[in-house]
Amino acid sequence: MGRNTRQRTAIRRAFEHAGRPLRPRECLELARGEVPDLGIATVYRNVNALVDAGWLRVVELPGTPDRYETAGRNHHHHFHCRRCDGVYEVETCPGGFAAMAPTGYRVEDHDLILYGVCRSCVG
Amino acid sequence: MGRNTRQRTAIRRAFEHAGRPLRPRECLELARGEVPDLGIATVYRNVNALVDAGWLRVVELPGTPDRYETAGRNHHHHFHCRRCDGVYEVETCPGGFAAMAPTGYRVEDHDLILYGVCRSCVG
DNA sequence: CCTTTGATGAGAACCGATTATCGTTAAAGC
DNA sequence: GCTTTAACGATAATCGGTTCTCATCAAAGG
Repeated sequence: MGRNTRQRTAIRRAFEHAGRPLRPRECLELARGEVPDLGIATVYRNVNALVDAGWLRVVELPGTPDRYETAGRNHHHHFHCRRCDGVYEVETCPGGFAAMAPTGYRVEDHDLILYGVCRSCVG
Repeated sequence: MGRNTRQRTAIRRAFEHAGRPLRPRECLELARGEVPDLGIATVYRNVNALVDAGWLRVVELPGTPDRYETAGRNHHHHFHCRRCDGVYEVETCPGGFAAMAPTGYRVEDHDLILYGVCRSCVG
């Protein structure tokens, strides 16, 4: 998928190092540690390219713009911190949601989001 | 909360009759059955007023603009149809989500969204 | 029925997020 | 190194959703 620029490397590293879903703006700030004059347009361009390439996955949460996380991991959910607005991975999933829908509905998938205060904000 | 206009009545009836969360545009189309030249600005004005008055509740779902549903009902979740984009209420909730978060995280609330095909789309 | 004034409708303005433009920069192959 | 051209950075443009503006309309009380 094209050239290996310093920028793309820094963007990839930002996601790998963060270990949680990032918004383009968050990714920009993290990646600027490596490439100080990185532009937001480049982040959008690369994030889209990395999604197309299957390296990133879109994380949609209620009431906020899209976040992105590295792809290829197991089924999981997310915790959304009300204090810092950060999103973290939650590895467990109770499952068994298909039975919840009214009869006649075909359940194909589900999303589960926990809200509260993350460890660093609880302090 | 102000005057009882034909418009506000039609908007309220749209939510009551629909029995599911509506987007402003959906509400507009339904309420136009009663007030044909209803304007979208009036829908937004009244929806906001009804939310402030506690008569409507905001329903935020991933990847789509806000929907609204009549307030004061029990804890429940939603089913999002991939075919018609409609959202329906799901009355059951397994509960016990607080234990899912990593240690140190304080869970205060949760959202659960089922995705698939609704009864009318399954046909 | 008349008056007052809050509500409405149409469309302009706004908003934050994302995408497109375009001159410049720097990977990558020779 | 030199050349080619994909990628970059800055910023303008766009986008869908929502709010604002203002002249007009119609609730509600007298």
